Amino acid sequence: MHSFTEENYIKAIYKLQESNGDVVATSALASVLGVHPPSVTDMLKKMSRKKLVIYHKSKGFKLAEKGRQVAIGIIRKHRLWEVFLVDKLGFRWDEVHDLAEELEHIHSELLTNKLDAYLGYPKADPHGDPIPDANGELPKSKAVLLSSIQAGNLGKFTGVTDHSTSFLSYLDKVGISLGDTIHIKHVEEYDKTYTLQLKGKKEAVVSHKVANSLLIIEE
Amino acid sequence: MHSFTEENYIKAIYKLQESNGDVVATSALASVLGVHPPSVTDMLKKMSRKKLVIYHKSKGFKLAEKGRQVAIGIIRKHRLWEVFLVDKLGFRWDEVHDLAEELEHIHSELLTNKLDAYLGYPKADPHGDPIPDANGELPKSKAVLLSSIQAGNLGKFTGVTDHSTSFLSYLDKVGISLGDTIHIKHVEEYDKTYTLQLKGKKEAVVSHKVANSLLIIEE
DNA sequence: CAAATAAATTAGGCTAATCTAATTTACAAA
DNA sequence: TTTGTAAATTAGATTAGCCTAATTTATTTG
Repeated sequence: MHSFTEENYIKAIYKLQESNGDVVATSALASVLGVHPPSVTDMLKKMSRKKLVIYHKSKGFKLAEKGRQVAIGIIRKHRLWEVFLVDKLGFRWDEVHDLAEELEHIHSELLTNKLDAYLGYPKADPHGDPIPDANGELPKSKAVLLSSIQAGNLGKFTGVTDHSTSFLSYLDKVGISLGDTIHIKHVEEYDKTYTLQLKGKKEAVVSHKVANSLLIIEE
Repeated sequence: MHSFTEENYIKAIYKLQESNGDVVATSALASVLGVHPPSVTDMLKKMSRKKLVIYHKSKGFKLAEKGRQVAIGIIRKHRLWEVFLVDKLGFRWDEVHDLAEELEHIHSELLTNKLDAYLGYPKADPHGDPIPDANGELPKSKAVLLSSIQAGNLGKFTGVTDHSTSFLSYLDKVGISLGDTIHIKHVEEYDKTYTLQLKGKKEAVVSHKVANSLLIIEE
């Protein structure tokens, strides 16, 4: 089994590859993990020996297939536990991230699969992120950033790219909820402020920063 | 927060105090933790500095009040997770111990209390062991060992002192389940074999070793 | 293309938790 | 009360994961 620390490295590399391209830099990984670069170099050498990453000295690295599978497994557990915490225990969607970071390291495939079944094989976590199935298949979403859509169009709000408590509770406050149909009434030329019409609800005016963190499936 | 390792030491000391009297020996603790005695001595010095144990060099040790509270908290989490695994996820009572050993180290009082509520504030885990409440109160049971009861008497089977998979699945096989009313029909003089009548069910003949691992509340 | 700068690595050390081997302490028995 | 033995502790080393300071490698720019 992999250590807690190793698993966190794997997950962080996976996420950096997803967002910042295929090859990851030592300093980038050090920064997201909150450690100093020499620690990353040390750890990468060990993980490279275990065939978890492909590492070229001084030239960046990426996950090997084995590492990718571990990453998917951790993400699956993380998101299933988030669903459990919100749907069953009544946590809010902005409270569950740190808890799921602990729970994702519980090592039991049987537990994971029973939890999945108990939750009704959910397809997405409370933030709309897709949950890999037991075979590691991760459904590809057609969602795009709200900031990429023209005024006049509409779509369904299906996910966020910012998972911070502050952002999520801001959305609660202005009344934007997962699943809402959003109609883009106007985009202000000057500062890219979005005026949105929420299906059956009031209007909301949000900044470009916000529009850039909302994922929408166009209708 | 305490480390995983520290928590395991605390829990083990608590259990040894419960079963083997108030003061624990280095070698006894080493043995249950699967480490060598010098490791225990080292760790005890650290835990003593943190006021978790009361330690007298070469003369044994016991939990300090602070350590006792930590132990109760871990036991509470362990037993609540066992209830969750059996009642909600459908695990058998002989499968849950090792998983609960991992889950008991999740550090969140809020999670623990929400889980407790979700499970309906259970008083005992799937093996009949009492669950401390949120204030650390642990209900004192009136259960006694079946082996201490005279032939002719009867009682309700409420717990086990052996939590091994082999023992628990043996009980399943012979059809002895938690909550059963057991009537002691006969105790064989020669080898202390017990002949039991299970309420509404068939008879069972069990060895003294088994009778010594069953907890009963006399009726 | 050489120099300056930024990023990565090496070198050497620290702490937590473990180990083996050697020594000391506690206690029981003669 | 001395002695023998079992238990406990000290001494010294190891591994995982981290650190700072020094050095090397890669990249950008004049």
